[in-house]
Amino acid sequence: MPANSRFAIAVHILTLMARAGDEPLKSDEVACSVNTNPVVIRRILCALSKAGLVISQTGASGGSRLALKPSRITLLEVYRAVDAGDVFALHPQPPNAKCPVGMNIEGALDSILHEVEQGVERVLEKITIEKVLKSIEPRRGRRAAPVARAENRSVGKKEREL
Amino acid sequence: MPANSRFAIAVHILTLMARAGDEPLKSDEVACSVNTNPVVIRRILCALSKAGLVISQTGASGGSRLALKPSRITLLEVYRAVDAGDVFALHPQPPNAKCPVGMNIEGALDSILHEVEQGVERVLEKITIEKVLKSIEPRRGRRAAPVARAENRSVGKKEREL
DNA sequence: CCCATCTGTAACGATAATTGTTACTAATAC
DNA sequence: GTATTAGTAACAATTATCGTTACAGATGGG
Repeated sequence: MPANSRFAIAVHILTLMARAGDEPLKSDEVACSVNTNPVVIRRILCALSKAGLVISQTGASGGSRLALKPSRITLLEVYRAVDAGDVFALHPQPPNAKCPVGMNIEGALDSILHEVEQGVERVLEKITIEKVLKSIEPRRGRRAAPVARAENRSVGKKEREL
Repeated sequence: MPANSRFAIAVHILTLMARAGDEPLKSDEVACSVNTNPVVIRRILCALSKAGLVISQTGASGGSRLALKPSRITLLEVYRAVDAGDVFALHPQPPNAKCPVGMNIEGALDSILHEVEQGVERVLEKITIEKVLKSIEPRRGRRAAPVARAENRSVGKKEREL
């Protein structure tokens, strides 16, 4: 199963826009940084737009920009905007209702899933887009932020200069 | 992508075994409660066995039973034993290394993923199989445990009585 | 007013993981 | 020895994701 990377790409997009400030970015430009097709970007932008995190404009010299200040966008809002999927799935087929365990296990698992998701949300609500941007642009004269641990996976694809 | 339900089924299996005590359960019996094929059960049992959570025995009157007391098995161990998958995926293709954001975003996302997984683990390490079993077998005279919220999804399949 | 530009979105193929299934080997108890 | 059971390989069906092409609709500049 190719796992869902929409959350990762959404954070990438919003970080680019935080860096661009008021200037709207085109989906082509964003796609070049993310290294994917512009339609993939527009699909995610659409979700972010519905969640009120970005503002898009069609037409010539259009594009998208943040609807809020980077310090007011938490990763929890991003996580909810794109459908990132559950941490784990329940039974594909409902268990045997004639078994004392099968009868009740789904409820128990559902409750566990709920608690786990809350654990995820407690972490995500503390991280803002501003924080992500700062972590990848460490101020000169200081150590790099602990978040930035970039790998160097090259895949031999043409990459435009930005 | 069909999301991974191995964790859910593993918890189901271990709860059944906690209830069975010392008596070993056959993969056929477990499969009947989980409502799936015995091979699916054996695959997960194999992972649980490698993690030291269950003990299996081949041959006539064989089967599997818990290797530890239910109170000593946390869902975190179960989560690690079966490969439950990441909470979110990183970029399918590496981002553009020529972009200041693309250059560093993977490290930032990796760091975020790490923090999120820790949030998940903090929740799971507090829940034991014993607790799950108790939550689906509320003692008489008390209220049902808050975890049990069973639905009644019937799918018109034959279900053996256990 | 017209037209190039850009978003929004539908449609489709390739890819990849999961689950269910059959089939077989190896181990074990009676 | 023989029936029983776990372990495991192999394959099909299902399904979500991602990339891609195509096109309609909106918008701003000339």
